[in-house]
Amino acid sequence: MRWKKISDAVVRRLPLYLRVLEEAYHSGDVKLMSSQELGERAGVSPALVRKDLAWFGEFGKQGVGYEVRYLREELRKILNLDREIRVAVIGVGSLGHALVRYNQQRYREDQHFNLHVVALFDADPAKIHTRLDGLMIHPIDTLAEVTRREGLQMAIVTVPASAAQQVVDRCVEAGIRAILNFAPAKLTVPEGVHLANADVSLELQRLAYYLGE
Amino acid sequence: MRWKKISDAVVRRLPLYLRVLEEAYHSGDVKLMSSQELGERAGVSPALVRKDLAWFGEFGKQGVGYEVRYLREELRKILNLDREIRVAVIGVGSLGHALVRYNQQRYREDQHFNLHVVALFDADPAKIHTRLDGLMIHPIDTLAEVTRREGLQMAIVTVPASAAQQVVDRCVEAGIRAILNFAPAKLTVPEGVHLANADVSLELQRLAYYLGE
DNA sequence: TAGATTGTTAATCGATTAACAATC
DNA sequence: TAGATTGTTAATCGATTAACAATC
Repeated sequence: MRWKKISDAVVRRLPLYLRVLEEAYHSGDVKLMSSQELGERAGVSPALVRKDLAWFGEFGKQGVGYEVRYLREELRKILNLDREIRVAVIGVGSLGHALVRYNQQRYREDQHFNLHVVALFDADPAKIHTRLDGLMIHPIDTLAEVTRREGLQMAIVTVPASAAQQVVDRCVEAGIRAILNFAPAKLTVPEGVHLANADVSLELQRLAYYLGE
Repeated sequence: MRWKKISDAVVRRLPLYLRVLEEAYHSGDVKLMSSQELGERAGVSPALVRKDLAWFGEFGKQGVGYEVRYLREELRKILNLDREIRVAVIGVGSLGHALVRYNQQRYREDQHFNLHVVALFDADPAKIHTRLDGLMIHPIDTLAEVTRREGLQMAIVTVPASAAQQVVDRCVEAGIRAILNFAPAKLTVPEGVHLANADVSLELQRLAYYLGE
């Protein structure tokens, strides 16, 4: 690993900064950006922007700010987004399908967007070996093999909650070390594997709290 | 408001506790649960479980633990989930559609699940006034009217990033005070309106960081 | 040079954990 | 009663903010 023990709170903000920089870079008319400006656009205080970036190096110039093009490039390297990352979607119900379509559109339209869904998996025999949006749907027990063949590094899990832990275990076994889980279930992964949860029900229930205010 | 200044970190854990309690309640064979047990199942330390709950009252008995049925009921009240909450989905592309279907299934199968998508909106003239999964798709400029008529309290926004701020402004205008945004954009809402972001790209980019370890 | 802004250290704030008296 | 576990206070930990010397 390149830098030691960067806290999750810091890593979580890096994509926010990158988004602001991508926007400025592609608009073309902003060459330099201060931590003030970057923070404002990302919703983070300027001091925190500087502190976050300082974990990874010295990217700015005193009295000047950060060069948009350079900092964007560096952030892309830090986030491993400077090369294609091949992603599997496991469970192609309506949510899985929607995520595939979203990703394909994004990947097609933005040549710098390097997260690419290239393999689908499902347990339903009726779906297996058919194509969806141009991608073959594989049976889940070929996960390890397809992971190797296709160079998969990430998985998006959109299977029912009851199957989620089992699917995640298979991912881990296959060597996948970053998983985005949409199933409403508390899953466990071994040390070294990273799991993010995108549980829509949980978010809605949380929001419901504020209706009582 | 019922309790003052509960931190977001606390509110975020309440649905986790509720999920554990719902599970225990419906399984039927666990009547009591200690903070130890509840914490284990929710992925939270026992001390924090007790501290979180203590913000809202005294729900346990020393030496005994928490009565599952009672604490579940109280948490449902705290989260306003003891009555139906009527939700709009704005933007019925494939992601919006998937979320509607997911919600309808969940609402149908679990009689205690009270978040209910009851109205759809879209900007596409070809979709407006057609039905999707039994729900009429309304034009977005009828949002205020339909909100009143249908008693909408929450919105799920799945429109393109370029339209998201405008849509959110309309929601606020219509009196909706809790919004779950899926668009990859930084949105702003006035004081008193609660916005949660469910930005899939951001999560994937964040996970990509760990591929470098 | 004078003004601006970084990188970094010290101060503050808030959240989590540890500990324990109260009590079931 | 004896054992267990809560509710709560004090201690710790970590993250954010404030401040400023370095320097472009």
